[in-house]
Amino acid sequence: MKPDIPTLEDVAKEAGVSTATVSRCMNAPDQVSKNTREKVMKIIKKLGYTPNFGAQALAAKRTNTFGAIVPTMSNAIFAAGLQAFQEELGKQGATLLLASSGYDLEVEEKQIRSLVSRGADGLLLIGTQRSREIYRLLEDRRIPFVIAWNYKKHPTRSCVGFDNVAASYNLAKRALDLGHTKFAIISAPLEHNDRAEGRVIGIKKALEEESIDTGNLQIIESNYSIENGAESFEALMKSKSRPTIIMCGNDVLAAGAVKMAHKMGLSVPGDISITGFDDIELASVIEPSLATVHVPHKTMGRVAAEILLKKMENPEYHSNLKLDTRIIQGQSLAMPAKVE
Amino acid sequence: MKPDIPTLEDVAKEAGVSTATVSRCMNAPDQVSKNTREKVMKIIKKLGYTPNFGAQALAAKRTNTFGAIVPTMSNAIFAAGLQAFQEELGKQGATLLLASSGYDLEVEEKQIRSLVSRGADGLLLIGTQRSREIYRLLEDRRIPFVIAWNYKKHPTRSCVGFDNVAASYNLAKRALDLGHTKFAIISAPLEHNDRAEGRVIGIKKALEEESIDTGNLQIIESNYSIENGAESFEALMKSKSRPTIIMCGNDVLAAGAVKMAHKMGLSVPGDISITGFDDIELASVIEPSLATVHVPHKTMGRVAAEILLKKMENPEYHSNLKLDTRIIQGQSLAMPAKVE
DNA sequence: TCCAAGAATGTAAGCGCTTACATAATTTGA
DNA sequence: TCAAATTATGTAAGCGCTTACATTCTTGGA
Repeated sequence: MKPDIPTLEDVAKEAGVSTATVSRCMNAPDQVSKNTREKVMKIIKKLGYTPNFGAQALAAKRTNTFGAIVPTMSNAIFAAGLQAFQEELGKQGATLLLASSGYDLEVEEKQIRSLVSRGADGLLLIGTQRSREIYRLLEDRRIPFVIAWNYKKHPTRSCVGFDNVAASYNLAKRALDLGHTKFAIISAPLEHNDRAEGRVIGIKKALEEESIDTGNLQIIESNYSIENGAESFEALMKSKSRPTIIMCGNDVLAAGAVKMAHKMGLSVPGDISITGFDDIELASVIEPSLATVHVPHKTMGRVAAEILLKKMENPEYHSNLKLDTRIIQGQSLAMPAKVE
Repeated sequence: MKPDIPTLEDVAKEAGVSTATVSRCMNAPDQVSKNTREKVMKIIKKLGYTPNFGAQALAAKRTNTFGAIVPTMSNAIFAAGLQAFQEELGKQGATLLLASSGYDLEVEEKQIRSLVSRGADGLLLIGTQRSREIYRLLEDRRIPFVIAWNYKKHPTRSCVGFDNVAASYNLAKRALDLGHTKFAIISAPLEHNDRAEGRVIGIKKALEEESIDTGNLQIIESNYSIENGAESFEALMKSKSRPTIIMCGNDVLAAGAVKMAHKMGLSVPGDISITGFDDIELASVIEPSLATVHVPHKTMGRVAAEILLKKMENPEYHSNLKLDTRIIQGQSLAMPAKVE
């Protein structure tokens, strides 16, 4: 005795019509007379019929499904944007398939292939760093995709993001204006992560403009967690040349840094200034409030969906959209203590 | 000029073999001679061939794909468990399809149907509350599913979770032992959420055992966000009969409460005790550290995957697993101030 | 050297659906 | 009232893959 899943044919037989009619009832109801439609619908409900997606995709060559691959789901960074992305797609009756790559390029590649072979009609990707072949795959198959969370002008590819370098540069500039000269950085792992990289570059650029040597600028790369942020902070503060400001690549690391500062009995910003990046909700519960960079997560998600839908209609369409960020002037960033 | 996606047949033709051989190269490599296998694999790479998932699912009647539907992705509650779930599945080469329902039962139902028709081999669901038809659908089709984040003994269905009522009861008991009598609750919306409901029930049970009237116990239902937690806290503290302790249904609401307490110039736990639930990372950055209930997220995710995989092999298999929670004795919970 | 057993490959029948096209039923206008 | 136009339904050819079964090619032992 097998599961015995009802098929189109079962419905057709039971309703005394052809499979074509049943199919039309579901996909083009107005091509069917009200009478038969109601009859068929009743049978569908009675039998608990659900179309077989594989067969449907195979026959119709489209799936009304979009895919998104984010580096991680373990934190709030992508969540808000993704939510907006999904909502926008939902309005069009489309479904979202979500996968996370754990910041691993190979995993991401596998998942892109998986989503593609699953028939995703379009893809949302984070950042620009991936192999040439993957781009070729996507472009050869005319699969619309949009890159988010980073901005990079490109003649054919679409993206919606912000300038990580500039945002970070501005925040560093602010710190310099306050009089800081001894910087340190706690960054997310830089490899294969153009966002993290950009943020570090922005800081360096600002420092170099002020002729501050970045040769021995301390940069700790640290995986995404409060605990790691705390450890990195401790390491930096125990080094011989203590910085007066530690700029973190994201709010989570900054939260860890602040936490450890308290634990070490250091005052923020009295003894040490700390900055974050992303402006996730977490930033708002930290004491003192975190100086960070606000990123338009929701807008990014929504616009990404819009671009994708436009590309569906017109494959030629593309758009490079740079969104604005703004500095959140939290209390964790202030003038350095006087050095006597 | 169409996308011109290579098919099995294209590969077969180019390699001078039959489609069956190519198919075997991918699914049962040891049935093919090394020679042909290598030849075929080269062509596959050259053509950039990717199997068509729909066709594959249609022909093979399995997808090696599992689905999970969580109420929300906007926070860390489900993230850690989901990550573990995915990792465990990944070991078996399976893929995870993720959807979020926004705590809406109808949306969840739609998504279950969507995942089912997409051919999910198994499903991870959160909580027990859903329509009878959905359970029937799943059971009629012999689709293995496992319910997580709540424990409920059941003769045929599988679950892995913890006892929300008992955990909450224990935490309330602790508060009672400290001398609290004036309680208030900030809960997640109770409708269609057996976890939230259980947590409230647990508190009530503890109170009733101490003959504290729960008839006019103040309960504010509040959507999941720090901001909402803060607002609810403010409302409670402005009411005529101030509680000495506010127990929150989750850590995020508790974080909002603590934040607002600071803003209102109230000392925690001096003026008011606050408790959370879930023990997400956020809880660790709050000052004072949050008294909360630790939930074994990762174990839950991992075990859920194990159960599902076992059910795949043996449809009769099922398991009701209750995991332990433990109280995190944070500083946000202490004796109430003396009433003079 | 020859033949049976085993390994490698090919053949072809679906899987459940959509849709172009053909046919049947109904409506319309004069 | 009847042919033409319109609407509703049926027929059947795939979509790209897997796999049972049939066929062909290798082996190795007698």
